[in-house]
Parts: sequence; C-alpha cells; structure tokens
Amino acid sequence: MLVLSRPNLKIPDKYTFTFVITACSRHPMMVNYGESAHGMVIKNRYESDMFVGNSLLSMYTIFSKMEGARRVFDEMPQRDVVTWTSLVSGYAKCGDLDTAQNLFDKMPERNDVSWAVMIAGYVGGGKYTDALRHFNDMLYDDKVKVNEAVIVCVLSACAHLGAIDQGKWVHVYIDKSEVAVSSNILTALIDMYAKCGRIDCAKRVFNRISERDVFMWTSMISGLSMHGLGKDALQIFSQMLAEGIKPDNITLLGVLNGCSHSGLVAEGCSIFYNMEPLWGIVPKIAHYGCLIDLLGRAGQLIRAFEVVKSMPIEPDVVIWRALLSSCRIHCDVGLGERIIDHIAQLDPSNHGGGHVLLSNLYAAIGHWDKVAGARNMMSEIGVELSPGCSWIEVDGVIHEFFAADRLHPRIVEIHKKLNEVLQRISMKGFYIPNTKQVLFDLSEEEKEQAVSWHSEKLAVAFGLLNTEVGTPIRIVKNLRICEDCHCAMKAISRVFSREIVVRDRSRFHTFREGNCSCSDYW
DNA sequence: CGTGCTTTCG
Repeated sequence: MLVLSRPNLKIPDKYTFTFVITACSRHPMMVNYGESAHGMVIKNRYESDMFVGNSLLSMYTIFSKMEGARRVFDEMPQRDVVTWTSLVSGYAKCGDLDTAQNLFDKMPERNDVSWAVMIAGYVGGGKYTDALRHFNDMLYDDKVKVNEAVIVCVLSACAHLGAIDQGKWVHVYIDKSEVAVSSNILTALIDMYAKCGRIDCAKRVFNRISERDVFMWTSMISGLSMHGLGKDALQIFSQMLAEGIKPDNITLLGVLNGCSHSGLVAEGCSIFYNMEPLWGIVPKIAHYGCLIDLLGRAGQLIRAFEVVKSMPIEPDVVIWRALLSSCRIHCDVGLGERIIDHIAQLDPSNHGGGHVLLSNLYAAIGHWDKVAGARNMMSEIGVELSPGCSWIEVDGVIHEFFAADRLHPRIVEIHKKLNEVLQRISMKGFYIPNTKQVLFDLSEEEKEQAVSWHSEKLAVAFGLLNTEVGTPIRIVKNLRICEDCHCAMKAISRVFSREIVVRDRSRFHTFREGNCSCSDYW
C-alpha cells in the first residue's frame, strides 16, 4: 500500500503522477497501486491536468476496467484527441465495437492513431472486412496520414481474408507513401503473402531483408509450414539458429506444424524434446497438440495416446480433437471410442468438440446408427456447430458463401454452374461423390445433395464463372476441407485446367492438374 | 520532463 501522507514526504507533482500511472499500466499486477495513485491525484487536485487524466484513463482501459475509464472520462474538465482515442481503444479492446464506433463517430477530432485504434479493434474482433472498409474511409480523409500501425493491421486483415489483391495494393501503397518500411511492416507483408497463397512473394520479401528479427523468421517458417513445405521450413529454421537468433514459442509451433503436415516425424519429435534443453522453452499445450497431431497423422496412434496420458498439462479439446482426427484418418474406431470414454470420465460437461469428430469417424466407416447417436448426444448437450464458410476475392471484392447458401444474390446461377461442373468431372470419371463426412443421417441422394452445397464448392463455381480462363482461383475456408470437396477440387483443376488454391483452417491445398500439394495427407 | 495505436500462433 502507498502511504498517502507523512510529514517529511515531498508532494509529487503532476509529472510524477503521469510517470507513475503509466508505469502501473505496464504491469498487470499494479491494479491496486494504480487505483491508490488515482486517489492521490484527487487528493492533490491534479485531476484537471489532461496528461494525468489521460494516463489514468488509459490505465483503466488496460486493466479492462471500463467503468473506471468512463468515470475518469466523464469527470475530465477538458478532453483532447488522446482522451477520446483512449476511450475508444478501451471499448474496442474489450470487444464492444458498437460503443467504440459510436464514440469514434462522435469524436470532435480524429488523427492517425484514432483511426489505427478503430481498425485494430475490428481486426482484433475478427471483423476483417469492416477493418478494410475503415482503412478505405481513412484514405479519403485528407487530414490524416496513414501510419505503421494502420498498415500492419490492414495487412493482417488481408491475411485473414486471403485478400491478395487488396494486400498487393497495400504493398504498392507502402512503397509510394511516406510510411517507413519497418520490421513490423515487413513481418506483416511476409505473413500476408503466405496466408494469401503467394509463398513465392513471401520469400521474395524475406530474402531482401538484411537484418531479420525473430518475428520475420517466424512468419516465414509458419508460412512455409502452412503450404506443406516442411523441409523448407526446417531449412530456414536451421539457418535462423545458425545466425544466432533464438526461437520463441511461436517459432517452434510453426516448425512443429510444418513437420506434422509433411510427415517429418523424427525431425518433429527431436525438436519437441529439445525445446527446453536447447532453447529454454517449456512446451505449452499447443506444442503438445502439434506433437500429437504429428504422431497421429503418421499412424502412430498408440504413441500419440501415450503422450496425451503422460502430459504434464491437462489435455484440452484441441488435444482430443487432434487425436480423434487421426483416428478418423486411420479409421480406428476402437481407439476413438476409448478416447470418448476417457473424455467423458474427465469432464462429462465439456466434450462437445469430441462428439463432432466421433460422429465423423462413425460416418467415415458407414456406422450411420452411431452417427445418429452421436448427433443426438450433441443436441442434448447443446453443441454448437460453426457453419462452413468460404471466401473468394474477385476484382478486389470479397464474396462470402455459407454451406447451403441461399442468400447470395447470384445463387441460382452459381448452383446451375456447380451442377454443370460436377456433372462434367463425374462424366470424365475423375469424381465420384463421396458422402462419408456428411454428418446427417440422410438418404444417399440427400447426402450427395448436402455435400454439393459445401461452401467451397459454391465458391469455386463462382470463381469459374467470374475469373479469366487459365487464371488461378483462390479460396479461403473457415473449417477444414472435406474429403469430397478435396476430390472435386482435384478433378476440377484437371478438367478445367485451373490452378485452385484453397486455404482451410489448418493449411494450404494447391490443386494442379488433378493433384494436390498436400499429397492427400492432411 | 508526461498521455492514445501495430506484427509471428491459437
């Protein structure tokens, strides 16, 4: 506790308070200390100083105490652009984007930081198209200049959306604007190109950098891993170590991911078990997830299960999902059922994610009665399924499709095209509808109907309708691509001579002349 | 003398 008054104690001035309060907000354990500093501010009548008020307001937003922040804001006799921006930032960070937007609209004056706060808020809340819309609005405002933070956020939004046209535009914009190309921007560029399917461009940006920090290396490594280029990821990783850069836990996640997608079991295990001895990084649950995925995918299910049972951390849904997903790939129902029992014993309330996978596992081997059972269980415990969704960018405009979409303005035309495409690839003998992964207990005909409505199929039909013959089609999907869609994409790439790049939840699939870059290992 | 924003993975 702070001692508020002692006879010999010198009274701190307003500068002291600003320093102390900002120092508090940089330390998560300093909430109480900061609050007593607030008390002293009032006692010493410094509340009317704008710098003191702003630092207090900012402190409350950093500790997610929005009532406190609001109180400081309301009681400040004068407010400037920093005051307003801090409050907007507070609401944006705690996810209340509506309130943030309302305040942003009401602010008497906005500068580059105010815009950055708003754009960052939308990116943080996963509202990437809204972030890009605000960037666009910002460009029309002559009174403000784009800064580094805005560029980084916008590139991150493009990366998440797979919006390569807009991403490239931003790259060109950086080069001709006054924004200095910083290490943050370079990292964001590498990440954007990699996540938009242009690993070649990502490499070009990376290779031109003379001094690389751990973020840039990590971006490059993770990008290669996502593209199934595990060997390249390992090679860049050893180059990084050779240059004396110490990996952080995210670098290691990236490398392990790469090993897992490329079936590099020995390399991945060796890195995992060396994390602590070599780099002093204690494996977190996500690293265990990678290891289990690596072993399970490669068919070493028992070994993967052993790792789960002996982990020093409580396994979470992600871990069980990795294990169950491997059981599905290798059609191991026995182990799948044991895992479900095991989860049920540990925590009977929260294993919804497992039931989706178990249901898929039963479906994969045609046990439709058990699929129905798992689905009933899911509705009983109220599991929410996130709807499948795919995006495609055509001429800089992002089009969004949901599974069984009926809302897109051109849905009739798209569905007609899709039927035509599916018929053509079936007739050529490259595609037989595969309904294994449809969750519903439907008739064969209905199942076929259901898979043909998957969002990535709608997106590819839209792409074939609206892009030039011979140009690649790029699609981003929120879930993992299903076996049937994977098979259809391979056939379409061959029959229509199109390169199709699909980024799903876990990696990239590049379809060319009937083959996929993942070699059907995903 | 002091205040607000940003990156790699889940």
